[in-house]
Amino acid sequence: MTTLEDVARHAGVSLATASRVLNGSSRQVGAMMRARVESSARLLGYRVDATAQALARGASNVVGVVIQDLTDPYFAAIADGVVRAADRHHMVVTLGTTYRDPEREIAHIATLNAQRARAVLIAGSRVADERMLGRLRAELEVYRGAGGRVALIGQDLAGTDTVVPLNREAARDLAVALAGLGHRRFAVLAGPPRLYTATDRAAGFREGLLAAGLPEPVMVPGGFDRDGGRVAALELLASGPEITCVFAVNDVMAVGALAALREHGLRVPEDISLAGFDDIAPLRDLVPALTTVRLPLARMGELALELALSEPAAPRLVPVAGEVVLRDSVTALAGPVQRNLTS
Amino acid sequence: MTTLEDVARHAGVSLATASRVLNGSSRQVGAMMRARVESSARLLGYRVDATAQALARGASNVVGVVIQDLTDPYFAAIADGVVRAADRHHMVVTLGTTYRDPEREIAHIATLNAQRARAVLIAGSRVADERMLGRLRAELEVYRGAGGRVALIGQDLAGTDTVVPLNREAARDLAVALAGLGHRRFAVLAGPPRLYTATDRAAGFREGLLAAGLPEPVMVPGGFDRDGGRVAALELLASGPEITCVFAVNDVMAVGALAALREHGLRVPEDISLAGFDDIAPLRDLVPALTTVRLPLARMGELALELALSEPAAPRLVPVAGEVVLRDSVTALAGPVQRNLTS
DNA sequence: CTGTTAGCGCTTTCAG
DNA sequence: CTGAAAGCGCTAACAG
Repeated sequence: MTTLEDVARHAGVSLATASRVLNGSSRQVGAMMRARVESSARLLGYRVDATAQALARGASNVVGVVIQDLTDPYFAAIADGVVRAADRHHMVVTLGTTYRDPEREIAHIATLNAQRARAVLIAGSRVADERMLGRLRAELEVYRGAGGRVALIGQDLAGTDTVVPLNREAARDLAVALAGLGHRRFAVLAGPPRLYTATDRAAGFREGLLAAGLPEPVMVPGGFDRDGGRVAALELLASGPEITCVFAVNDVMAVGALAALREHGLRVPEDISLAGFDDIAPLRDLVPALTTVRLPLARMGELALELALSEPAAPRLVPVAGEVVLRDSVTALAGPVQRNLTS
Repeated sequence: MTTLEDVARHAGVSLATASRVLNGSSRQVGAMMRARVESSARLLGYRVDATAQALARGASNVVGVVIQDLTDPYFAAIADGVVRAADRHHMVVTLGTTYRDPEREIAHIATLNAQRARAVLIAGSRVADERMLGRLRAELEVYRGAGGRVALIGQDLAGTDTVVPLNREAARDLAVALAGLGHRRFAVLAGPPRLYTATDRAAGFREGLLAAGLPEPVMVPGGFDRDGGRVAALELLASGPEITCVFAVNDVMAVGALAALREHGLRVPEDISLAGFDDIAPLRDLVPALTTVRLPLARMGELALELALSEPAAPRLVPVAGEVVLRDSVTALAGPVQRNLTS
């Protein structure tokens, strides 16, 4: 391995000069020396040692992102946004995956602290568990004490910069839009009762219905993934209420629900309408195309990095709106309910 | 920031002892001292500095993975496999994304070299461009010279450990299977002519057909993504050959083709059969379910890490078989061709 | 079993 | 504009 010292010696200059020309210092260096150093470096195949640099500078150019699951397109899109933003800032991204285990989340923060990561970005909604939350906060505090910056994507954790998707508001918009199409009896595949993302969406949807003067929807809790959606839909079908439209609190659950409906010989949207949330990209070619709420996932990742990298200030909350996207999986119902039409 | 020295002083022991108890040395330390050090560390909120550790040890616990696109489920699945394997080895993953730009691929390797990454894993098929290949090889050589380990996922690059998906063989199997269902006239949406993954699959498929005694398929080159598949399919439809089955060299292209076929009022599989390659997870709920070739993507990522971390040996090639998965997007054709049935 | 002491490769005052 | 030298936090001989 060629070191800076090798380069300096080869170029006949001091270590300091070599450092100044090779690794972005603001100090000026004479053209001649500069040229000599550069050619020596090239010749010897010199590569900085970022670990030594980090040690000397007391700060790395690493940003850590911790997400729940890389194979979930929702998180992949967020991570992609982070990666793009990090590239622009010439920063290196290290990726941690929790698989929804809070224990692992904490462990990753500790690791990133050890790595002296300049910032850590945490995506994925928190679960209502005070004990874990306390430990998470503590670990974050240690990291902050060491000069680390933190930004969250999802639920607010008090005292932390956060990119907040407006789940509740967007779900309400969706409900109003669906009501406007003439639907009156809804079911909500509501996901886990302690997962904020899920409960916010379900609650917002309910609010929207009530605001439109419609009755309470049938709420079916369940898992937050494809299979959770399928199982919840099967449960719903078994209980047999008269429903014209099903809202699943995320797209992958909606896909599971779609499968369940089909198993029961129901056509979407002819026999029943279906909506999701997130507008996951690989699902855009689903037939029927899924009515959903679009969240600017990649943008949210970028925002989080910008937040973390900007001057520390009073904890900021950056709200991100979702956009209702009506597609073929929902059909308009005839009838006088048209008066509920919004927009 | 609390340092090891702080801990040592607080515990009243030497730096070396503190190091030995806190950071996995094989050396033994007395129970008393150990306890003292541990409690001091906890009390002071000590966190190792991995950058200092890396510098002192001359080796980090970072593994770099460079993929083409995180939002492509193919790469996300591979990266997920790497992450899981890295977790098991207590290694940290840093992720780089090339967006199919060879220039960025090289830059990432340089960065990972600077990071003193213990290993770098590169996924994504190479393009036939000798100039770029030369530069890539050179950068890899510098990295190896510094003690770095490299493993590839995809095309062999000579002299490097590689996990090799058997694209050609699997595509051949697929062709034979489809021939066995009675199809005789095929089109291949072949992807980019210089992308090895694409050409291998197209060539293998053709071989399979010829082996089954069938005529040459219609070959339509194009992009490797969803839209490439759509455009190629439209082209195919415009040229109007009599075809009963279309093979797209990857699943996302198949999805694009499906859209194109539908635009032309063709039903799949009633009017025309369709097959893809990769068995991308988020597409499993497509209707009709896509006939495809399953590749153990996550496993391939794990394998690559194991390869890179194991004792350096003569460059190893680990072949990975693909498995033909017949689903609803392909229908059997009546007729005497049943004699071609394999399996 | 424990402590001393060189570094690891680079940055950064501080002098010149 | 250039150089000398003191660390950054930790590890790993080498002694005891």
